[in-house]
Amino acid sequence: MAGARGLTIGRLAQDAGVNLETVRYYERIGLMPKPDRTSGGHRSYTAEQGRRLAFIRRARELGFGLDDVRALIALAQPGRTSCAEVQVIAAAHLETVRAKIADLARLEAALADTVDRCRGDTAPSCPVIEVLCA
Amino acid sequence: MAGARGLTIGRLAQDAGVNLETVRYYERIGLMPKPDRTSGGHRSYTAEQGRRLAFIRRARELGFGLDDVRALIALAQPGRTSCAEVQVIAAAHLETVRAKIADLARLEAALADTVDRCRGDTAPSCPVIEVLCA
DNA sequence: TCTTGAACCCGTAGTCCCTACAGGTTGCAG
DNA sequence: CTGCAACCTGTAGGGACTACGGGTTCAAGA
Repeated sequence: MAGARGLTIGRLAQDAGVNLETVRYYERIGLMPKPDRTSGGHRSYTAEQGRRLAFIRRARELGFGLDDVRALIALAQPGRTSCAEVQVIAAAHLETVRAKIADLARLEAALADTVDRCRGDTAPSCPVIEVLCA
Repeated sequence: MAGARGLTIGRLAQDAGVNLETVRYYERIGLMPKPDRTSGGHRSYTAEQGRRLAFIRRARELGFGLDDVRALIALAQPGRTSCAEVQVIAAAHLETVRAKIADLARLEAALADTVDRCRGDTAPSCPVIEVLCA
């Protein structure tokens, strides 16, 4: 039992659905811990470290920035979780997402409106260009 | 009449609502032409160049990438405008914007759902963390 | 005419989050 | 023991700026 060899970086990355180079990047910036090494210098990960990478990936999928992820990891430590603190981060992020959606929706409306007026022919005048020159 | 002095970079930037350093950046990457210089080396712009910067800024506001902007500028030259070619660029961009909105909307739903379940108190368990650990 | 100080100059580095190389070494199956 | 996939390190690139530092020029007021 004691000799259970760890996971390779490739395995870890694949399991979490993360690019292998990204894992090394996370290590460089201190988001992932420095793993043990084999005698030859290859990284060897524990299952716990695999869960951490998966956590990061899910947080990234929800659009959290790496600084937020760092904070969330700290708050996810057993015994340290405070729903109130987590909520502050998540709610702020939600606001950011909503603001982005609103921005893009305005953009979409303006663009769609202009493109609709395009006849799409070889005419030398074009509503899109006119909007830009206005 | 002949001596009408040009616009300073600061004036140009302010008129277009663009950061001054951004104008120099646009020059470096060839999006803005190299302007005349005063005897002391300061940039001196024409009104035409001011219109170009404003064009760029409006295109950026509509979310076009710099490569798209470059293409649109080429198509905006008098006599070269082809509504069909412009439409290809604008329609592709519109698709990108719509895809981003759809992505963010999914995100927003997932986040809002989770945050709603937060009691926001000092409880040691938190729905957000649980989702991330799942 | 001189002096101030705002505006300009240039080049480089930092932001965010990876991704992709290049050129070498290790691990393991056959 | 050979071959080759997987790993190693370090560095550069991407998009679109933004910010800095240390120097120079311009224009207006005294």
